[in-house]
Amino acid sequence: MEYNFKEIEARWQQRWRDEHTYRVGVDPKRPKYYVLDMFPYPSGAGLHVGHPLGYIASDIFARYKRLNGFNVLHPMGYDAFGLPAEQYAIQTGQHPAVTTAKNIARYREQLDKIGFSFDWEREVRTCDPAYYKWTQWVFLRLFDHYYDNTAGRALPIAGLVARFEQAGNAGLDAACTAEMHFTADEWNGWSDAEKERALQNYRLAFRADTMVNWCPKLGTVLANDEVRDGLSVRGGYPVEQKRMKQWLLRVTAYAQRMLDGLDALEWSDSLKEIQRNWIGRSEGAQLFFDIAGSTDKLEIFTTRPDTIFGVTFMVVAPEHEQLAALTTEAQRAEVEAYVAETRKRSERERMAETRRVSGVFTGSYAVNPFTGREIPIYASDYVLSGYGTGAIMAVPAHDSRDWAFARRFGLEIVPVVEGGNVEEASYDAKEGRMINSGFLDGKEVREAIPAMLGEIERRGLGRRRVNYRLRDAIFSRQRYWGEPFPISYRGETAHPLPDDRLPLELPPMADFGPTEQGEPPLARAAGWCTAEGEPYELSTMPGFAGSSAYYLRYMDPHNDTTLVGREANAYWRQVDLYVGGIEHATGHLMYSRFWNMFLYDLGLVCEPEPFRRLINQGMIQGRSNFVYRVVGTNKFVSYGLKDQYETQEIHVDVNIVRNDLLDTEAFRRWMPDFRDAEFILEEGKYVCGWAIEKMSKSMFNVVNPDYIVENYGADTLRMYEMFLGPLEQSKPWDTNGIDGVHKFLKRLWRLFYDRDGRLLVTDEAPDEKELRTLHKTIRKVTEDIENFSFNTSVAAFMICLNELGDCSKRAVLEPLTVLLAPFAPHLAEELWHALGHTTTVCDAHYPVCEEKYLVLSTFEYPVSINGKLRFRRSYPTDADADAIRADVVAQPEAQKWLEGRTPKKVIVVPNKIINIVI
RNA sequence: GCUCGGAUGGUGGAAUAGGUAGACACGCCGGACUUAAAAUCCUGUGGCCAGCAAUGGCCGUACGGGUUCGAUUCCCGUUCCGAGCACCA
Repeated sequence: MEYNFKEIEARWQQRWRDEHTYRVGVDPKRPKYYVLDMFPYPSGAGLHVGHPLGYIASDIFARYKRLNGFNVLHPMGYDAFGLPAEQYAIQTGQHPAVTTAKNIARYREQLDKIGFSFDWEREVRTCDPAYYKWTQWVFLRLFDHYYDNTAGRALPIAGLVARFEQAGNAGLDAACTAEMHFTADEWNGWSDAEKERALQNYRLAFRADTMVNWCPKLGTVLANDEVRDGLSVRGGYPVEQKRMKQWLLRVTAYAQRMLDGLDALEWSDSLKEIQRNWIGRSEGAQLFFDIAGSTDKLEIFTTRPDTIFGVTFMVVAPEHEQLAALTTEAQRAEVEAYVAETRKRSERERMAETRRVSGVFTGSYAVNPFTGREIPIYASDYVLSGYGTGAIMAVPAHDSRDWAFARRFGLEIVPVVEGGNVEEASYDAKEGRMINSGFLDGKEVREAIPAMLGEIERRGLGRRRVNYRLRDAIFSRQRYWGEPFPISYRGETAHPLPDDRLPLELPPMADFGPTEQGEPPLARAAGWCTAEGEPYELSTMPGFAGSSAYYLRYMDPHNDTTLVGREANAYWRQVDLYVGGIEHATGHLMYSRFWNMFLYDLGLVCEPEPFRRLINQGMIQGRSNFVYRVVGTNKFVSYGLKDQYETQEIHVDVNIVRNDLLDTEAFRRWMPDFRDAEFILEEGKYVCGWAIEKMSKSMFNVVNPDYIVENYGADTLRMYEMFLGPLEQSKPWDTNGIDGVHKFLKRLWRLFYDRDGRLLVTDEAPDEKELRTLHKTIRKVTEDIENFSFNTSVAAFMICLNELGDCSKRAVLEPLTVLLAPFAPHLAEELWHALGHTTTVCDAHYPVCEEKYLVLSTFEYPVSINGKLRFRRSYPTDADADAIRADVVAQPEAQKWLEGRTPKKVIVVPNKIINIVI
């Protein structure tokens, strides 16, 4: 009887479903372990062979943990709201709810075939009102809180209102959009609308008029992580800067905590580094420069206060608030022309022309507080309005951008740090001795910085300050397919919906494009207002809203009184292992940490960080195959002979190629054009060329997991995906090697059954060699699972079978079956029952590696003498090193070689090598 | 430009508290079974040289140096590839 994977896999998948094998619940008697995959976005294309890579790895780990006695939470769901679904819907004319449901069904069908141990009863969908009720609920909490820097946590807005009524905002240190100063009297005299405007300055979810990334083609604004190189990540459309009133989340309030929190996480260093860069903390000084002939001051931020003596001009961003005031009448026309020109240029153009130096003199002068000299103030687009204060002090001698600007406009360059030659280039390094710098002269840069900071504060010119590159997250999208905001308006003033009105459901609409006036789609929805007639917010929430707290909802998915119940949260706490792509480093993984920290501040969750350990699986690329058509004919020449002809390279469907050999009949059937194709073969075969490319339909290199499951089975797919290479490395899919793991499973099967289906398993006692092999394998596989080195654990299984030969002894096969269960669950389940068990292999006990079988009675030491002579002898492993040394030297072969000389040293490395040196 | 990874046979990849480089698998060569094919099994497989052969010698982990009895592993420099950040003051 052959290994019939089709029948076995279908049967066990059915049993697991019927018996709820993977259902989990809170069980205080057992330790918990939470294994989570980044839930998929169900796109119309379905899964290709790359998608399940991470799911397989996490499933192996989840099953491994379960075998070791853990109560494992391993859920799955769908990130179903968002732009692509809506774009797809617009293209195909179908409602996104319809296409999304269809795509989910298809995903589920594909996932089910691979044999995952998900508890599907905990499935969540972000577009389900019962789910997004809690997304809206968290938004309302954000709206209702501010971040108090003194307390170091989020606090209720109500407390802030009470404080304002008593004392205004004096002495308040809170995260805010802009500095404000008002007294209790002022506050108490304000109208509700005015009060609300002030509160918006502090709320963690707030509305503000800011520069945003506007994508005209998508008709919506985008967050910074959704834009790359001036183009939208989704679709690749141009993005421009535009001032608009938008909802934002005050992520920046948590910048320092998000930075500090990274240290304790078991994430890869590269991922932590990406987040650190994204947060972009820099320490420096906030400084005020006097403006000549004015009482106004110009505020700047610098990380190089040591170089102030070298400041020879100032630069403000074209969007800077004070620019108009700084501009003199004589310069006004020129400045306005420059600002207008800058505004026309897109972000992308500005980036493409980084080398182009442009700017304009404002006509005003600032005063260098240390040299007392008047220095010109320029406007230039190399200064960004969004970072720091949008104005800089320019030190051309020690900053390459300032240097280029000074050269272009003929400004003075004064070196203040020794090193380099300012005639040729700026000297940017933060080391060297200070010169031309008054009281700093002779100090090293690292001493000069704190000395100058002290002096600045003493003289009241400014103070120490930390700046972050991180921006507040723009939270509204002018789109239909997202969570509606639980917000209505009285005039301009936003009002939160009471909790008992949640969820505010997305109205069903037939036409969900933007209106002709450019308003969001919800403007078309009839009756999109409260019972009192207050209009609802027209924007919807972005894709990351629904994914920011989904891991909490899985803990308690059916709770309709709270996001996550206290008991469930106290038990499951946080995700112990999170597996997903690194592309979410600055998006989802930042937002989730922010939401979780906020919910932690409110006492709603018990862990400050959502994901304790995180593994980034690599991307699976495509491996394309090519055929070579002789130009102008319908003849195709094999790869080895193509240079003899003038050929045209054509992508061919990888599914009709095996081991780079083309199935010529299938090729003729593949496309009508090739029906009469002729082939020029080498040795009777048609060899295809190949290349590594992105997996995509247009390259005909998409391999569907269903196809692999159909032909080799899910267990082979699972093991082969792991065998392909290190999990975290990107690598191309290549079906060529799959026979190797398939053969392994078939060989294992044949240890259990003979040709006629008779069980071969005996109760004979295993010999020492077999036990050694078994225990070596247990140890290796276990170590490798713990280290996420699944490719070598699959290899360990193969080595095990090679060493066992045709051993069909129960005492060996039974533990091996359990060991294999995480990798090949269907086959393991089948074999487990063949051995007479009636309960699922998932509840078996993980085999224990008994070290006594690993300690060999003798051990072979390779011996080298000065790297020349080599021979082998056996020694007891526990013999002490001196005895081994003496023994080695006493050997006739060594003696002959030594010729009476005394060895300088004899090196013994336990279990490894002996080396005699003369 | 800055930061971080990486480079090992025909291919994917093993092996780093420095210790027999190339595990395991694919592919390929040869063989068994078969009318044949598939499937399965056995054998060989880094390169060069010598030998009928068992076997032996030399070279070999991108390149050039260094430390060491010994380096794929550690250090310095170079080249190439990948990723992240980028007028961030």
